[in-house]
Amino acid sequence: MNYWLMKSEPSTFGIADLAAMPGQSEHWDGIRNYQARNFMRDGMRLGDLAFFYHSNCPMPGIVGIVAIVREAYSDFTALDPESHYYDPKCTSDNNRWCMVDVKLQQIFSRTISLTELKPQDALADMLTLRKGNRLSITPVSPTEWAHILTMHR
DNA sequence: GCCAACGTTGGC
DNA sequence: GCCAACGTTGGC
Repeated sequence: MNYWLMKSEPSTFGIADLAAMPGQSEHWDGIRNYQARNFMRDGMRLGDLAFFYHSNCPMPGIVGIVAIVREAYSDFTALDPESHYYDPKCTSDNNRWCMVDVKLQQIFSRTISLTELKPQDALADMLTLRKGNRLSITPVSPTEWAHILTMHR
């Protein structure tokens, strides 16, 4: 069982949007970074849990938890010329991008903000908190996961 | 809106 | 294989 952190811009797709989906489940499309893709494709397994992180917004931070309910498969938005995530180098036979399906588990009663996360000694090694890190999917250690869970109560 | 940090592209 | 130019991310 692995833990992750997945970023999304609430103006594009926030946790409230996920809550509004049928079954509170949706595919996580648009990953166009190889490192993030590799984490998703090679690391994410059914039943893994991930923090839902709101980025590029007034209060960036962790807003809830999702579960991985389908492992990596072809990200069809890469093949759709109408899509914002269209990648002309991809074909249905050779699509380098993939996505997973996530399902909402919990919405926190408040945002655990980035400013709150940063000074935590227990999170000093957390990938997302490193300066300049822009990866939209990163692993979270069990220790970090447990520590963050204590923070929202 | 600014800009630092980083990834990708493409000429050579 | 190098690296300059460019594009994107995301905090502030």
